[in-house]
Amino acid sequence: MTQITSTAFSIHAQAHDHSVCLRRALDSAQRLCRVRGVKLTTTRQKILEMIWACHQPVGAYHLLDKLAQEGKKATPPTVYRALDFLVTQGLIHRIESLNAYVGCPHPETQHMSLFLICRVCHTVAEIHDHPLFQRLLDTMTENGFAPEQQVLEIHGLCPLCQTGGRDDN
Amino acid sequence: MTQITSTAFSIHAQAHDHSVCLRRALDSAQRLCRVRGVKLTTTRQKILEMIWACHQPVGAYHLLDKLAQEGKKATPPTVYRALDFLVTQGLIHRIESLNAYVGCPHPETQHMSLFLICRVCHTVAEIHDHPLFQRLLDTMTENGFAPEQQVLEIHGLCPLCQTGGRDDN
DNA sequence: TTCAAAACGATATGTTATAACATTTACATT
DNA sequence: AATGTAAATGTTATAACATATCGTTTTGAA
Repeated sequence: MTQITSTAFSIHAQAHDHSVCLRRALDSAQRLCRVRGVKLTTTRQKILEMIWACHQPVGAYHLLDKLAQEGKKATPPTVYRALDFLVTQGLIHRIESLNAYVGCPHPETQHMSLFLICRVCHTVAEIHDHPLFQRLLDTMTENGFAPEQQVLEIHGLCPLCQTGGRDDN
Repeated sequence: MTQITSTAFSIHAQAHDHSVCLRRALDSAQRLCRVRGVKLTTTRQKILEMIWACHQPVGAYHLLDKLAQEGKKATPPTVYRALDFLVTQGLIHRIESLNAYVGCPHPETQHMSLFLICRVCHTVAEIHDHPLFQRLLDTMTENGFAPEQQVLEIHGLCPLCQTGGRDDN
């Protein structure tokens, strides 16, 4: 019923080669942009890479710093424009309650998402629970509300961090 | 099943004397603070009043400006401290996706809330749909996640603004 | 009355985001 | 190759949101 994605806790619990995630995300992005006739420029791809490499929600200014470290000078608008592009194309999600961004593990199709965000290790699980979403939509309909954007973010402790299995960063 | 609060659209649709809401909110706040042994100081009450008077999500700097207009000079920490107090006491809610605050219509008890936020008129409806919330909690349990804070905010069009019954501010 | 905690004030700074406008690039057309 | 033009990027400045720090005042209990 509840479909969780490749960023879900169960996967994180296992050792996994994150470079595989990164490569797959880049491949998807390149393919999708080609198909859609939009350009995955150097800056955009670089920022997408950095977001996937972090494997945690990343803020715009953190990305700016990392670009600077690599000798690529950039200014806030550059980063924000790239982020806007990536969000629009569904390649990343913005976490409103953190002012930060995470990679989307399945950018092929638009979708509603529920994010479970660990306060300790900052892992984000992206959940797709369609019955839950349907119930949400029903509630909105009952209230005559026409939804356009959903912000569904739960902060708490992931399974590992509950058991003391992982320290704060 | 779905309980909506006094800020809900159905109420807004009717003409209603908002000064009544304000007075009731202030009475509640004074009573609750007395009972709890915490102090609703002048600044805190003033800010609570301004939030209720706006009847929309209000940002911290908007409150600062309004204080200045009334000749009451204040600095950001003053406002943020008051906001923290009011949030802690459950007298207001913070809307994460707007960096703004709204009055809570039933501050007596803690509760999970779903906010429906109109893009056009900025009205916020606070929804308490317990079956929906239970479903959410179940989903988190299934994923072994221990929730601590919920951010459930839907942006869209309220009934009035869908029908062209109201212009953008 | 005195003490300690809570609240407040003031300055500075940190953090996130966008406005406004100039320039460059990619690429199709002539 | 020259030109048009739309998309992307660069540049500067600033808006908007939030907190750290530290000193002072208020308040209420011992």
